[in-house]
Amino acid sequence: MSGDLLTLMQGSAALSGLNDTQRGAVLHSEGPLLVLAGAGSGKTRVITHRIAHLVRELQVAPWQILAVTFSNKAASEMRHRVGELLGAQAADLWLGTFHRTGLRMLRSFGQHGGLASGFTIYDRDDQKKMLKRAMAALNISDQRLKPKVVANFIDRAKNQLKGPDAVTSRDPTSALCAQVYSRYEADMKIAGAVDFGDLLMRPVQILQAEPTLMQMWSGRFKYILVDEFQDTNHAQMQLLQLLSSEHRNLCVVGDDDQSIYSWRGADVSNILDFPKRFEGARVVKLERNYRSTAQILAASGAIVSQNASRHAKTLWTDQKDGSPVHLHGSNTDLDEARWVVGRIGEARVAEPLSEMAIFYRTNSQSRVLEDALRSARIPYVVIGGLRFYDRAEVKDGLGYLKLVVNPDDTAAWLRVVNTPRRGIGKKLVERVADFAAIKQISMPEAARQLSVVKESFRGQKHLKAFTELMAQMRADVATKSADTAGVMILRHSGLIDALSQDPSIEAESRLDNLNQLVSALTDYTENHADTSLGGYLEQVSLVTDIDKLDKTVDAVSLMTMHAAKGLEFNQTFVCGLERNLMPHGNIDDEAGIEEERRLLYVAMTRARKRMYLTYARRRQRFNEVLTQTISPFLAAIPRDAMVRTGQQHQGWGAPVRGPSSRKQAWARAAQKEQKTNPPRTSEEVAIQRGPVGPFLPGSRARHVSFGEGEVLAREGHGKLARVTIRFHRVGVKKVLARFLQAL
DNA sequence: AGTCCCTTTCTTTTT
DNA sequence: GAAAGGGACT
Ligand SMILES: Nc1ncnc2c1ncn2[C@@H]1O[C@H](COP(=O)(O)OP(=O)(O)OP(=O)(O)O)[C@@H](O)[C@H]1O
Repeated sequence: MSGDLLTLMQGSAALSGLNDTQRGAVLHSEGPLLVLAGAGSGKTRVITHRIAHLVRELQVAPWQILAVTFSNKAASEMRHRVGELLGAQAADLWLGTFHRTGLRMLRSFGQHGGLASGFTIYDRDDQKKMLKRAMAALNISDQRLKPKVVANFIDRAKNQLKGPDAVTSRDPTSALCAQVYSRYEADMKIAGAVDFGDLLMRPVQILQAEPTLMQMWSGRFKYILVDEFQDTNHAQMQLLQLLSSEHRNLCVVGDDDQSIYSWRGADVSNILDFPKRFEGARVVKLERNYRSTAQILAASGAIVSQNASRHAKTLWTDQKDGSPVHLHGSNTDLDEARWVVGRIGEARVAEPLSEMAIFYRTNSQSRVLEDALRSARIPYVVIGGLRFYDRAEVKDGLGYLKLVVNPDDTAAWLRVVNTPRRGIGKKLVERVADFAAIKQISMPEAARQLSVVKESFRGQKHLKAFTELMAQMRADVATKSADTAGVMILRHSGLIDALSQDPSIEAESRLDNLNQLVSALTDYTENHADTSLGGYLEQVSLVTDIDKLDKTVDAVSLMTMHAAKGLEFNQTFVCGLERNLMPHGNIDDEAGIEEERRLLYVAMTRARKRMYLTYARRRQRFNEVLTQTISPFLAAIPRDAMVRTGQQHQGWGAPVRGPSSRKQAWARAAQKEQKTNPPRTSEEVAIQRGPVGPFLPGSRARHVSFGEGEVLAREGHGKLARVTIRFHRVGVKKVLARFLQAL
């Protein structure tokens, strides 16, 4: 095929599969553009096609285009889609989350803001460690002021572009927070670390302070495109304004009805006031929904219409022949889970499991659902919740890697200095902390200096041994790639030895997780140009769990309603629709209630064909049983769009903000009785406990629900590896290693 | 001084 | 149902 013809075909591909309004947005040439439209109206498609159009037709270099998504998963999906339209050129786009974009900028010019060149990114956990230290140094009790509260305070400040000196402290608590904030920033600098908020605030601050940099970056991107714009915060908005100030080609896309992150600093007025802020902005509204049936649209639209402060919006579909939304009430959360799993069991005959998803308000709700799915032997993936990288032993392992890469990483030092036990307890750590504070140095550096001071003290030998261990590791792996370095470090850390000697069951699975960490390192080294340990750690600190979502694997997806944003499935189950859970019980103002409605709206608009809404009369939480009533939101759903089954208890139509009903652990015993699941087969137990096989092509394996087959291929490692198998009964399928047993 | 074990607390959502 | 914190034990 000639190059011209190929170009022509790909060029028209950028405009095909769009309606006239979408095409108008794609073709829009210069100046700011806002696409404001409801769920499933093809906003994301506009972005993808617009990028293709810019490169193909307007000959814009891919590296002059910045596209921002809300998750890494959304970014890789978009890169894939754009790749289909553009080919290899898609690789040169600046495409990622705001945080990744900010990081890329800081790696390029962070030293202008006084950042160490190899700075480390701290997660919430590291951040809390630093805050506790800072508070201890300031003599602020962590009972009086919870580190979590301070962390939120600092995060909000950074999202508002406010450094420690800029925060206003009206009440005593925020005054204390501000005090801790200052100290924390100093400690972070010494540790050579930044937090998530810094990835947004610092680039803006540096650009504003450095005219030469500003001049470079304000014209660096000819075109900027932003998805899910309704959930951007002030810092992100400011960054966009700086980066688009020369060319003014800023295209943002979003739906104010889907703004669900105000608690994280997102400001819906960014989208609502966009035309005011960017004079001459063109506004495009998409009104046709391509995703869902009329019933799903009617039900979800009815919910969000209840919001008094809502801006009305049209959304229509011609898919009028769908099934009604199915609302089902159960006695207990266990019954609810079993009912959902029952429906999935029926549906899987006609639908792949990967086209089904279960949504819930809080991560803790996943447990009963997981149990029920396991009993029914239905493969599933939980997105979010406890990430692999959040597991204690994995964090320990990573801690060693981090401390090798950044010798001043105080949070990592605190994590691993006495894991495994090496006689460096609280008192010794305090001593190091005091010394570090006096000398204005990091804790690892303080430990190094203390370990060789003349006047000896109790434990100095231990400190010296640890310091030397780390120095040795650093020297050993200096030039090694991430996988080799990782294996060496983990081996010398003593973590593996300690776990091997521990006879408990948990130790075994912890060891397994460390092995998976090694696999992840290998995976990384094989698939990235930058094979350094630092590169790996950077990647880890920014990945989210949503990356686990892989529709080619045959498994049901479980996730929170928040994580569901932007996704779509043929069938969805929205669970736990009860007062105090949806809307959540901690919410006490009308704005909060409206955000909960929007959250439910987001969850309900994910389904293409069928949607189930469920609730339970009793729900276990910690060790008490709550008596629940149906979510007051549901009364808004038109009767003709819905069928109801199961428990029809009172509460229907009750006011949205009512009292909570809770009973202490009255029927704990009875509940226990019910909680005992049907006995598992020995086979299933074997599969859950047994070693995860290597599943090499040609070997044989048995799957929980598909039976035996021959392995054709494998991607990834460990329990989360995706294995393609030709099953005797059901043919070729891609499944998770977690549900497989090697034969 | 360090470790072990028991109690308490957490759960709203996350880049 | 886990992880962190507090108190007793070595
Ligand atoms: N012009 C079109 N013709 C047919 N299908 C379309 C068209 N535009 C989009 N779609 C399909 O409609 C669905 C929703 O599109 P998309 O994800 O772009 O919507 P969205 O507005 O970003 O949704 P949300 O706000 O809910 O995330 C997708 O399955 C997409 O393939």
